[in-house]
Amino acid sequence: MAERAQRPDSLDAGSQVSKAVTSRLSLYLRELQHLVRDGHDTTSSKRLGHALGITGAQVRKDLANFGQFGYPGVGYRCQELIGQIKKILGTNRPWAVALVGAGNLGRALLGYRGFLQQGFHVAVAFDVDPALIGSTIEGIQVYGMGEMVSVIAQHEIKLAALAVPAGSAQQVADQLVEAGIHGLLNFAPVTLSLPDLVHLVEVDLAIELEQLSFAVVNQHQKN
Amino acid sequence: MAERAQRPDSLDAGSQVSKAVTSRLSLYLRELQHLVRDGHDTTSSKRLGHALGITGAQVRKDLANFGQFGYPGVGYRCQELIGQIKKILGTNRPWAVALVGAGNLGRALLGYRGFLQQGFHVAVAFDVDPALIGSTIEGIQVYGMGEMVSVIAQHEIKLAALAVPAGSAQQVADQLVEAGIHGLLNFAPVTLSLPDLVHLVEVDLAIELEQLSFAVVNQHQKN
DNA sequence: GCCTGTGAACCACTTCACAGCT
DNA sequence: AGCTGTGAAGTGGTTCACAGGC
Repeated sequence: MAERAQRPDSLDAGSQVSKAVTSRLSLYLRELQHLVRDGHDTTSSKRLGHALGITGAQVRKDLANFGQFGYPGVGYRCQELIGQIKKILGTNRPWAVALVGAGNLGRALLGYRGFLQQGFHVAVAFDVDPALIGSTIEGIQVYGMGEMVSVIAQHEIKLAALAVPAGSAQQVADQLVEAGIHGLLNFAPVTLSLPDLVHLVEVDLAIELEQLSFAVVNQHQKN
Repeated sequence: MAERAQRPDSLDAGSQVSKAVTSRLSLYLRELQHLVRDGHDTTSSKRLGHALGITGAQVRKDLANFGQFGYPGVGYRCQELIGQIKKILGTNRPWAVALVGAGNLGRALLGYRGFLQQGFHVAVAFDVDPALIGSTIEGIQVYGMGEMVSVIAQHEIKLAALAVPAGSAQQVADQLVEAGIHGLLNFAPVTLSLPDLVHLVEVDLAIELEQLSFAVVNQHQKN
């Protein structure tokens, strides 16, 4: 609120922004939320960048992809910029997420508060285990795989998190595509192949540890 | 075994290799392991790249950073290349990992098989909850935070996974540094500041979902 | 013929530096 | 004076294309 009237509603359409930019956008959002919690009203590109180890110019260039959010001589108003970034990322509205695989990792995701805070909530879960189907975990109903199409349609779910064993990941991913999912967060250590219209983000925890191991073995300086 | 005698032992030292290269190295490793499981003895840069959606030239350039592993006219011997990449990443020897925070996410990591498979195993866990301290979860002993220095020294642990709430992450990270940890895998949604000698990899699950949300809202083509 | 390894060309991202606004 | 927004310059990463080995 209290946005300047002459300020355009931004969002210069999807003029092909790189992945590097959007993941920094998420970092800016996180940092801005911390700043607000610490009582700051405004901040500068330099300050924001410094907290994340990047230059002020980088911050300004990134934001310039989507509009003009700053005030020369002042910086950025934290609350306003938070709102703008959320609008860009699409998290100004809540997202229902389907969790597939209620094993170890799946259950952790069900109970993870970090999602809720950023506008995501797990609405339903799916598993193959008959012992789980029909039960609720952390208040979330667990369905069998066969109910995927109807449940996802009924709840109008667009995003799914895939936490099943590597061996069945591709097959389950295909089912999810069939069920009309638009985006998939894959935790299984396999490279999935999906139709072009379905978006994919991969998280492989073993790979992250390997990156750490490499850095330690090669004693890289952090800068 | 059966490495060619005239082939140098590779590892052109840490001549400043980019992070993009090393994370693809992990992907090559994963794909090669799948190829072996499917009965392949050799593969080509083109095939390997195709499975991951990148060009053959990229694969060859990446590997060229570390030595000459291919055979003109033949390609790469899967088992041999697996061994070389593991040596580069440092996962040819097992790593003991300390888990800090035995909450939801922490417990999932304790039970996650994907780690073991790639040469990592959680050796010990730490938590603040008195109800957990002294117990074992998935066969892993849970210690109190105060025992960190001695336990980590005793087990000669170099890597830690941080799965504590955002509010205490920096403080716990400082303790881990104090305890002599070399690398930290951070799951808490905060940007940690660590001494230059300690390596850091950050995984923020909310951020990954935001990337997905952005892609879906802006209907980006995958290519 | 097939495939690697690699300089050269190309492209993308980051940093610089400054005009212009507050 | 302070800070944004942005063209220009610089840097780094990817792709091309081909010489050389199997």
